[in-house]
Amino acid sequence: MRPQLGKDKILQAALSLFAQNGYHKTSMNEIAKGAGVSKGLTYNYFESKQALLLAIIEQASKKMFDVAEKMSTPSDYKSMLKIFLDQYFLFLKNNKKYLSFQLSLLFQPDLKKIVEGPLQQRAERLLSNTVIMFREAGASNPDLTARRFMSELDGIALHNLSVFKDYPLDEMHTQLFDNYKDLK
Amino acid sequence: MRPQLGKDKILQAALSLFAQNGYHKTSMNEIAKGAGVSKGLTYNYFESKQALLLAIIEQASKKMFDVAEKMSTPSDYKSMLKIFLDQYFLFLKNNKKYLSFQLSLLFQPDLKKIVEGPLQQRAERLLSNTVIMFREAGASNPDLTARRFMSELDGIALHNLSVFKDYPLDEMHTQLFDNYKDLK
DNA sequence: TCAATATGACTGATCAGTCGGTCAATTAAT
DNA sequence: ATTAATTGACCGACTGATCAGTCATATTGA
Repeated sequence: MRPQLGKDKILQAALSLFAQNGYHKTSMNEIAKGAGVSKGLTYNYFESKQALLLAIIEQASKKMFDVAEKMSTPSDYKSMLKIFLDQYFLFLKNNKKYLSFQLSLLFQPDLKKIVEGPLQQRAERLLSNTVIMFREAGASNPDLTARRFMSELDGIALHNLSVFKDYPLDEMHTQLFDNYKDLK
Repeated sequence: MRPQLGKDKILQAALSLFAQNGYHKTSMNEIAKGAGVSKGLTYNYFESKQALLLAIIEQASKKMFDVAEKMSTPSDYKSMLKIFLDQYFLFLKNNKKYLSFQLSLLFQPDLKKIVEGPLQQRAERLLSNTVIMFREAGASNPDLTARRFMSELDGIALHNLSVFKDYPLDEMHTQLFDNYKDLK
């Protein structure tokens, strides 16, 4: 059987265009053109535009799970914290467009329905990993500490991605580490 | 001159529909119908759909500035903090749909261009108010403290609005106050 | 009568999704 | 080994629906 050369190209092109111009502003024709294939082929692999979106999210979620696994390599608290923060801020810097796209999905009612399943799963998993980290560090209330930690991280991501100019990302990174390295 | 009964109804209907179904999924026909008015009248008051969106954002920004002013009533730090947090969490509870809508605008490239001006202004203002609060409280680095404080708040808002189920909003509220009432 | 408010049928563009089909490569039958 | 049958990757013109925006016209109040 001939290899499915097109399918992957379509996924890549769609992700790139969705992230750049938004879901609603990207037509299936553009995606096909971007992938160097016909529209028909696109519909041969994906039932609908929404199905294509879901496929993208599931693919990206898998990649992020892999990154999250790196964190859970058992070691002492301070190292885990450092690894986690380094990974998080690195990802933040390298994936601004994709992260914006993902956030846009969560706040558009029609798209939220499609993607909330996989995204929820990913978020809960990340949170529970963080709880474990703080529990091993001997936090008095690891659950709450994890919630606040993740809130602050995601808040930083939000500010960095949205309205604030010249966001001091590196400064926030070092500050966070200093703040959390010795648990109160 | 007859009063512009229609204009306000159009703004209200548009805000409500945008927040409920998203900008792209809301047609000008729906808005007109929702306002009990013809489509032609809508275009009599607003040049385009984008202009209507901008008008909504500017209107809403004014309302939020008023809320922000309440915070800056001069008093002791602990009272200011309490008032600010109470206002913030109250707003969070009462305006979930609108906040989601506003966030969706910031992350859709085509819409971001339209709304980022007013929203940026509002965000910077809120941040600088917070800096003042922490400076008066004698924080060693009020600028950074304010940044982290706002990050955590907006991160909580993000988590509450997006993927997490059964978010413990009230618990976070009291925790934050306890944490910040005596500055480290 | 002048000007503002208001109408809704209409237009042109765009877009998601369809469908009849081509062709190269594999498989099976002779 | 040659050919016939079958598969599925791939194409792009087309359709039906939707939608932003227009305009000729009507209504109403000052």
